[in-house]
Amino acid sequence: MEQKIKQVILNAAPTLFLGEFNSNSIQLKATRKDVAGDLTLLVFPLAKLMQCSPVEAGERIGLLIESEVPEVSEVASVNGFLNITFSDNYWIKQLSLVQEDPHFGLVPPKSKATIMVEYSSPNTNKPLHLGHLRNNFLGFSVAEILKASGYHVVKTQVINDRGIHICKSMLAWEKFSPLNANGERETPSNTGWKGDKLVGKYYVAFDKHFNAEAASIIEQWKANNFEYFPAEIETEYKRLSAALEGKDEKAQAGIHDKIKELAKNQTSLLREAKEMLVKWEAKDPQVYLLWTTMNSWVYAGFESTYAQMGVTFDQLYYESETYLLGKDVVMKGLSDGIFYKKEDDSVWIDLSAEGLDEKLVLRSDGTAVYMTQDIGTAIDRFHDYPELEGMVYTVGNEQDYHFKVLFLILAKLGYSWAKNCYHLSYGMVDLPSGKMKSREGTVVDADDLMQEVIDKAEELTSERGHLEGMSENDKSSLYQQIGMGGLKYYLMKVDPKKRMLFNPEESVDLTGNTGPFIQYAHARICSLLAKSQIEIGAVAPFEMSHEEKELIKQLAQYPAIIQEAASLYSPAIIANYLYELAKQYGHFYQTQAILIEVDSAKKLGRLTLSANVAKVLKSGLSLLGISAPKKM
RNA sequence: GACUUCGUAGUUCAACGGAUAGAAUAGAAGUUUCCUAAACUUUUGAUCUAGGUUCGAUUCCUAGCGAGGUCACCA
Repeated sequence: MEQKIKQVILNAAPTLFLGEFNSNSIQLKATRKDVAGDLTLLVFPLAKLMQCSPVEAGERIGLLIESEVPEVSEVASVNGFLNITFSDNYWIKQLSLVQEDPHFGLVPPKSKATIMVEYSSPNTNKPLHLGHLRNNFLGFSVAEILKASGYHVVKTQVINDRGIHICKSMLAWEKFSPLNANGERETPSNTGWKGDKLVGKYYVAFDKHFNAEAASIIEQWKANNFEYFPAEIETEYKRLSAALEGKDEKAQAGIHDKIKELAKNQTSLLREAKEMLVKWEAKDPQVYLLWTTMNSWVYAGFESTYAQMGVTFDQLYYESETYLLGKDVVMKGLSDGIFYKKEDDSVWIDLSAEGLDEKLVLRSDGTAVYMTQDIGTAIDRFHDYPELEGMVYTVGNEQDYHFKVLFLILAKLGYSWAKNCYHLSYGMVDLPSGKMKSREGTVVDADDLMQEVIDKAEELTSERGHLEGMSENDKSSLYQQIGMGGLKYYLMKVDPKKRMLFNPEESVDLTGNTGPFIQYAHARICSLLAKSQIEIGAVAPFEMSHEEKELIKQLAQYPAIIQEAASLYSPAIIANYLYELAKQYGHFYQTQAILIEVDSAKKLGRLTLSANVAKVLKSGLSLLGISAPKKM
């Protein structure tokens, strides 16, 4: 319809406008709720070209539209805005479009065009936390939205399963795990611990012992005992201590950090961890066995967390398999002159022309860095999936710079798909007490949090829910749907790019702008339809109230909302739309009689409308990974 | 310090450069002989500061103030 109106204006452009006319100056948008009308034309840009007042220009264009577009029933020119109203018939037609399409709003894939969405990508040493929840929910939802907007999607994650940090937890487990009666070290099966939590515990244990060792080394140095250390360490320590003199507190703290760093490098623990990494890279059988065993514990733990989150992956990439990738590409880029070598044989790229710095892509010893790997992995993926057009990386905004550089390098290497790579950069999740810091123990564990919201949902639902006739299984599944629905909605209603505050109390709220509010609207309609005992077929015309027309308008926007959410990679757009729709339905429900309406045409019309609102609510919630129970 | 993101009711979030800046929550008041009151209705309350561009600025530009992030041969 917007197209049609645009066309009418375009056709009349030569007689209407003087001077240069640009079709971009025809701006149409939905009319404000508090003003009569359905669609609004912004007249200001056109009035100039017509050399008359905005009101007069609006009137002239209004007359034109009214006579050319039969669906238009009324036009009104109000200070620079031309408000266009469509006929009731037009809206009935819109409703039947919604009704006739069981997958209304979803676009089937037009081609084989595929997009890969990467999310989660955890560190196998650390159990998942609140930040991962935002990451997973966003990534999963964006994948669903892209699917709905007409793409094939491959969901993936990179599992960060190698490196010095992994060796730390392995070493700590070997060194510090107590032995049980059978002489075994702790395992998930003999302790009952979740695998990722057990490994995480030893990672923390490593840090504790490591810091203690470093502290004792510093004590020795302070006591002037350098017996066990090389001479250059002694010199360096003395140089740093001397530098403390006369500095302010901040500078002193910096120097103390440096001293600590120096001491850490002298610890036996770090040395052993480094030795382990070397053995791992040499595929030492013992280290490899330990590595695969502990990793399998972590994966089992993660799997149950993902199941609770309701997210899935189509393809996994393990860093242990991809970390060697990218080197060849860099070598080739070096000979093509894209990269350059410094005297120490390290390889760099100079991005100063693009306003960035120089960036290392290969160490002086020829080993790969993070960037090298990412280059390799990206290229590898395009080999794995020939239909791949683009990629979405769901990674926190602290890595903005990294991805800027990565995409730039890929473009310089001549990969045309580099421009279709998008960093879905999301803001950090803060707590009312401030930032989450693992060191201070303020991390909110994902498993604990999910359990908490589900427990809360149970508590509240058993108070006010409609649970009669439900089995215990159904009930617990309902609590889960409501709890997780609330949590997901809470984390996704905010613009992904923005940093957000996580308030534990609000996250389990069921009233207001929340997931359960939307689920409630849906459940209410399901119950209404079940009671009506009426099969809903083709849409017949009925006399519409203002509320009903508003609802149809809202429904008709759904396809455009999906496209907008897909192009902005923003589940928040879906979330806000659904809330708006549910709220409007609530108003409609409260003001209009439905089952008790005596006029049967109106009754059927309202039921049809309700059914389609439920359909869209359910569809939209599923794009957010939230389920829509029929009863609650 | 350099680069970068952000600053909207008490609080948490909205608003392609468009009309009187919307919601939620908290506060005040009301609605249940009728379809799920997890609802609905009414009400109080905000664009960090100073300039600029524009018919029109929360939105764009400049400066300042304030908060975060990044600046490793870590990942």
